[in-house]
Amino acid sequence: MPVKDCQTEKLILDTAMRIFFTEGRMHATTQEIADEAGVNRTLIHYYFRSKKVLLDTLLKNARIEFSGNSDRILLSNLPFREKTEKFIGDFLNRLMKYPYLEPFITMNIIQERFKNKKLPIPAEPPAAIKHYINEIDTEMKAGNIPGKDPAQFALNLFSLIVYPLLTKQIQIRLLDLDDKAYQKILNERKKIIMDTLLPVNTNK
Amino acid sequence: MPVKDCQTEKLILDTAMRIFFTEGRMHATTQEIADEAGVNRTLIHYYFRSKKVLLDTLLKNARIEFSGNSDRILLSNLPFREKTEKFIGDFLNRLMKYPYLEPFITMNIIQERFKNKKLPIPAEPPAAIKHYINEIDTEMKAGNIPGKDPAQFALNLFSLIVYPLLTKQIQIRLLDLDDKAYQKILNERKKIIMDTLLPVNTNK
DNA sequence: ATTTTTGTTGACAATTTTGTTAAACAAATT
DNA sequence: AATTTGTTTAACAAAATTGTCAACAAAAAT
Repeated sequence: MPVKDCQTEKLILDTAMRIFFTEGRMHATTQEIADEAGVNRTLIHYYFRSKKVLLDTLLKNARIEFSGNSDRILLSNLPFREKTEKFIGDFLNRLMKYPYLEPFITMNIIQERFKNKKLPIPAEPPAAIKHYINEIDTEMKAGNIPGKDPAQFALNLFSLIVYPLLTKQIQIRLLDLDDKAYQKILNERKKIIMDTLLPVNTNK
Repeated sequence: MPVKDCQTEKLILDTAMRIFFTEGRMHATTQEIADEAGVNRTLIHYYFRSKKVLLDTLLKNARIEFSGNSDRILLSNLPFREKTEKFIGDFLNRLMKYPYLEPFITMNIIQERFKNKKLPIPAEPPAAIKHYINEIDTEMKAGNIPGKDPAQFALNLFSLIVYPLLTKQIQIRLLDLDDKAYQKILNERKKIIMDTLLPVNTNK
């Protein structure tokens, strides 16, 4: 008999994370999760009461694992440029592992809203982001960054980081690349993003 | 015979488009589609044989409706800057209507690949994109655009256009905005994107 | 060693979603 | 009016997915 390791719960969680966040299989069933975790499907109900609870747990875990590091970076004392560069790198790393986390969150919000006719998010205000946006504002007013709306800068930043990983399937076809070539492009993203949003002095 | 009505068929299609591409309800059932179209669910099977056929039809329609206009823009003789600006505007317009088209496509590819273990895309090579990328290359070599890899520029462009619409739900919470404020931001995107990717001469 | 607790399993029930059939219906042609 | 053709509907069947239960095994506690 397989030695019971108390690892089962974690095994299920990890497998589900991989399926939903890494592979993006939104429609995966509990059976698929159980099979790929190598456990009986009933165990999913034993450890989590229902599929919904499992998904909620996934989300909670992901948020913690996610925001931990980047929050620390955003709240640090680094100068703006270095901070941004670190943030990009950290974000990209996470995205390499969980490219479909954000679509999953979006889907969930949409679905809950449709069923319950109410917002599912207690909407904890993300302090780290707020702090970083204030810094953007300062930089803008100091003339170090072009533009006037910090939110637009943040949107630009998120867009440039996330989108290429999110739409890998489409881009490979659109840009006529193969897997390897696309990976190479992704590896160059950090530099590209920095050059695009925070170019080194053009007005020498 | 009564002239083939097309009304019901189109009604179903339009409703499904709205549900999947506009509202992003990936898990919508045929019952939901039928209800919101105000028709009997059986009619979905009458006009389309199965749910899968319906979804395939949706995709085909969307691709035609989508690529038609933007292809014309990308293949036109406009100078690069104007062409890009038009493309952004056109793209943004479509996205306002169908923000979740691309995630839907991605989902489909992922799902098909998982089930069939083979690529579902015949992969028509998108000539218009290829043409535009050549132009980017020319501009880069002429020194009109910074950077060396046209694919990266294209990725930047797509990212800045699509992402903010794709993740509206998340951004509203992240940037601490309401629906109206976010709409305002979206309306300013075209100018922001142009300023970011093709800034007017800073070195006057 | 026996009881208790915890984890695991298979069989089954309930629910949800999709697909099918036959019959009813409407409009236009015969 | 009757026939044909295309459309619509309700009732039903099938499949897929989720959830429950009782029995059983392993580990821990007594």
